[in-house]
Amino acid sequence: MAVTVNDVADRALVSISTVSRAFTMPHLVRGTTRERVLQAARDMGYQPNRAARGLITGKTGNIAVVVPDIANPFFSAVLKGVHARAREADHVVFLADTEEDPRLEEELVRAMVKQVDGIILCSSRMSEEQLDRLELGKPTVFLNRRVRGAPAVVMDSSEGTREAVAHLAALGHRRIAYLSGPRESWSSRVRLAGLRPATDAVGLELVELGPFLPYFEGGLQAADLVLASQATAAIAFNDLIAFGVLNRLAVRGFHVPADLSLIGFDNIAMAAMVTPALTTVALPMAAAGRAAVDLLLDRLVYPHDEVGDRAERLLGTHLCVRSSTAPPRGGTDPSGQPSARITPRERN
Amino acid sequence: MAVTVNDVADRALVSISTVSRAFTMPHLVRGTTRERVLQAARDMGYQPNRAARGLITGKTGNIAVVVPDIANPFFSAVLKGVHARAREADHVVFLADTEEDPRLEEELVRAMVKQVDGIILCSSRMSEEQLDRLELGKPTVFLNRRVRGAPAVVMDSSEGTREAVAHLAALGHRRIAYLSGPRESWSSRVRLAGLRPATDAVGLELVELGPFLPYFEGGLQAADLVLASQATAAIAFNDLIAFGVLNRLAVRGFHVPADLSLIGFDNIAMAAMVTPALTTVALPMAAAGRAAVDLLLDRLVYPHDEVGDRAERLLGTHLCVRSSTAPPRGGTDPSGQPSARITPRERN
DNA sequence: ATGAAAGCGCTAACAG
DNA sequence: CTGTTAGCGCTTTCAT
Repeated sequence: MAVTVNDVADRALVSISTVSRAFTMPHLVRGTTRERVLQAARDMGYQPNRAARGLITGKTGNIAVVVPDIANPFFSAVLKGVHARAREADHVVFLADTEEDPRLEEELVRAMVKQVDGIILCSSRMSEEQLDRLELGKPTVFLNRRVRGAPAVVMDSSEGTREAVAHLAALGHRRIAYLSGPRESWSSRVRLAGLRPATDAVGLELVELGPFLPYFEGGLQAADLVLASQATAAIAFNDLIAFGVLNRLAVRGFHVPADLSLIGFDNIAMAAMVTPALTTVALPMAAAGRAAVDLLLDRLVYPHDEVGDRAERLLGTHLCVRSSTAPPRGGTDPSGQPSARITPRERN
Repeated sequence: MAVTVNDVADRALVSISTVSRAFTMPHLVRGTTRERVLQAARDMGYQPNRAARGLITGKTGNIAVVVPDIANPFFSAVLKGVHARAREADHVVFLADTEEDPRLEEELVRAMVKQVDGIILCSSRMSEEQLDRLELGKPTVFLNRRVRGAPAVVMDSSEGTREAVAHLAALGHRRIAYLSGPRESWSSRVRLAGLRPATDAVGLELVELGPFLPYFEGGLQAADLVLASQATAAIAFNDLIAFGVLNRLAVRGFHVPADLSLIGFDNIAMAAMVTPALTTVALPMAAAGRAAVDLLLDRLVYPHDEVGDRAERLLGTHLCVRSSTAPPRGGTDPSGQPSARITPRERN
């Protein structure tokens, strides 16, 4: 079968512990011996069996990531970050797709937990009771969710939101719409909550429309309401909704940004793939993935709860301006002082 | 630490081998005993350690999937299929993102190979020499690539292509364009190769444009060339290019499908998310993922090469018509007999 | 039907 | 510095 420590030991004419040491504590082995061992290992294509190693050390070098849906670009972007950071730390990753099903999520976690050093739960759909019941006994980091005192990575969209509002205000908009996502959506509520203070601060009028389905179809529906609302700019819950608005507006003969300035939250990281023209608040998905691994690695180094179980990484967001925004019809304000010097003037 | 067979054995007042048997060969254990063991296991939340089990059985219950880029929706769709099928077979999946780098690919495979029963290499970037050198010693399935006699899953776009051509012919088009992808792209060449016979068969004129970058930008570039080519319909290498065409056409004041019928290959599975209106040849990514796992499982059951190392799964494709196609300006043919009864008539 | 013991590949004391 | 030994959690002969 595969080549083991024994094989290498035989070939290098040393004991198996020397082989082991040559790999895990090279400084404890004489240079010439080490070289001989490593050479033998190379010759035979030996790779240590991490599973066996983990059996005794308790560290497997594996971590598990659990997502509700891999096909969702939001999560695959997170995954990308997780994988990249894990690799830097010489860890391999187990992947689980729960298909949005809490029961499946629990089952999959159970199947992996013994083989990993830690677990990253992304947007976990499990109830608190379920989580208690799991009693993982392994370091766990949540992403996009806060659970009691567990370490978590969450995205703070307030900064990006503020920037979006400032941007629209600077362009001279006076009345903007928020196209909200599902009522149950935590992030949609958070975004709206962040929006209010931002608009108040710059004296912008905010109308809330929706809730809409967070998909293309939701945007189709939203488009007509926006037009009727008299808002000259809109911030959509996500970029899918924004795409729908874009599309429906075109069908009705309206143009972005001439008739409406449009901003979306880049939930799915593909705005740039499909049209480089949509202004978005970029969500740091890959960074979040990396941060989650960092948090996990901390727990691995300081096993128990020395780290203080309140660790939380709050990731900022930023506006990424492209050509879907412009001054409203009828008034611009090049000076950046929106409230004062606007001189509405009818076009046509 | 975690609860082991020993713990369960103690609680159930049996030996550890009985506990083991109760799980792996239940029929060899008396009903009452088995019940007692399983109950104890449940009470203590015992889950067998698959790594330890694998150490002795040689079967880990894990499989590895290697992709060039998780963030690419094509691969995340494949992954979805792989994961789903693996789960049905009670296997867990290791994920590796090679970032399109053959050296990293090799390194990652090396890190995982000892912990898995088999490996699925998606669009592997490794050279044949590299693959030889690896000498995995574990069942390996290729996806989207043919390597010597190794089992592989490949997508056959010819059927979808033929359907696309037939569709356009039925609408009355006489001259269509193929917007090709990168010259090195195997799939672009294959698609073109499939296109020729299809157009010849129905007497359609085919102009090849490109190569274009397989992204939105490529489509921007392609759009103007299509218009100049006098083609009334275009088939794009992928949907990203199609999006670019769509966009550029709109900017220039042309409309789809009035001025140009457009079909893309659904490489990235998100056409429907962004605009339900793009007609595509749907690629069966999830099905390919499942098929790859099937192939792998075959090798696991019939360990050596009993299966005959020529196993290959060819997955068909189909046209998925939406509203981006229509008869060309100047002539329609409602009867579906394209060649004969077209009566060109100028519009305006 | 069940238990005792060996051993999978590896590392971690403990000697030398 | 290096070898010997024990044992991680589990399955699997081989007894009983």
